[in-house]
Amino acid sequence: MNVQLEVENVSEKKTAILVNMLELIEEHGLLGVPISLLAKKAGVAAGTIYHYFESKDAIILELFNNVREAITHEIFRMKDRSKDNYSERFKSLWVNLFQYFVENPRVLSFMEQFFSSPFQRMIHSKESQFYEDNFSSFFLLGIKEGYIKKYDIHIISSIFMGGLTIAAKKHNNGYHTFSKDELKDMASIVWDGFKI
Amino acid sequence: MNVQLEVENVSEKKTAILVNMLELIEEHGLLGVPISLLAKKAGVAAGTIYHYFESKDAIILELFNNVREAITHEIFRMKDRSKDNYSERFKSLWVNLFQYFVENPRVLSFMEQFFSSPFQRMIHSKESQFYEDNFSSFFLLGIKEGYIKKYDIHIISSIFMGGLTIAAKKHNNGYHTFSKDELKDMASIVWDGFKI
DNA sequence: TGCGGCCGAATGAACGTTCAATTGGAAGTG
DNA sequence: CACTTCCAATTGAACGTTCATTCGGCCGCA
Repeated sequence: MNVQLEVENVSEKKTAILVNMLELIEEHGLLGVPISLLAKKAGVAAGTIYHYFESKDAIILELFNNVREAITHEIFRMKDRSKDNYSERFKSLWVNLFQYFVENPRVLSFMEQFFSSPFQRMIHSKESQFYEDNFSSFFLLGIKEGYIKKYDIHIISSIFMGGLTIAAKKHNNGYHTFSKDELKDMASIVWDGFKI
Repeated sequence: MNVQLEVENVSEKKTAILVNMLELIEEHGLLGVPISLLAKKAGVAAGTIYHYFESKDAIILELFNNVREAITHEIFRMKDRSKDNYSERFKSLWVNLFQYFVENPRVLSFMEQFFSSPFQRMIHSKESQFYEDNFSSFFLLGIKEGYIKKYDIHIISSIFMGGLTIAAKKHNNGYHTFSKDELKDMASIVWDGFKI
């Protein structure tokens, strides 16, 4: 249930700072977490935070990089199930990513806030499109092998991710609980829009 | 190009506060706008802001309500073009709303930040789904008259709005400039996913 | 003269960040 | 092994700044 942010050779305190920052951002907003509160929740002194990070902004930026890697890792894990045909892989990728965001609501909340905030301008445009970087090869394969229509990768990824994130947010906020069947339906709708 | 936030019988100063808040939020983030800066940019004294609003939060909440109404108004305007058939109306609704967000980037930025932030919890769930409130009757009509498949309104609106907002954000941030043809393509993809 | 709109200096709390002091363990020395 | 040296890790009080909010008073119109 918890996001795996730990990296080898990284101190426990640093990890605690990042993990608790992720939690507090969901509760207080990306720009609404005081260092004093983070220090208390992470069980460290304020000074310790500045031993590991240059500034508050640096915490958020590093958190972004870690979360991005965690999602990348998750997606690679999913891709292993390559026995199915393309259509099934497309749809199960959609459903699995939805479920990942439901199991890790703080990750979704953080990413959504990050990409809507001024921080979004602080990363290279290539990095900011990490969603695509991880999916593009899969979509490009689908185009090359004639399974999906030939659209710009931005078009495909926008539609793929858009419905996914909005639905997952609704689910996490309790506005609508999506059933397994509804998820399959949504994945099929997206698929039907692209398939040849 | 500017959002129409003005309401009858509302003082010019109050309008100036709201309009400049909208601009500053795009630049500094939803929680990153100091009252002192807002006062300077709006050309009023800090005390004046507290003459019109109970607190900083109240400004953001009222801004949300105003922007919501502005979008509602815009959508009603679009709906007038009811001479076309359902398929064309569906697609032009999508394209027009995209263009509205491109012409009013601050509105999109504000709404995205608002719905990702803790403020989202401060409004009734019914209100927070204002997107649907405005679209639902159109989608329900499509279902009733047999143009689109019978899905829950949350499913339809998530997919409809999701690709729209992500693409518009990319467009506004300069990551990808969507051409008129590409917009038509995207609207068709969404339509193809729903049509019977 | 009264009053609502408006001002901006004042207030005190909260903030991000710094730093001198302390700890504890690893490495070096005999 | 005992003892010393050293330095990274850690602390939390202190600092200067910035923040949201208040309030006493001024202005212009009725």
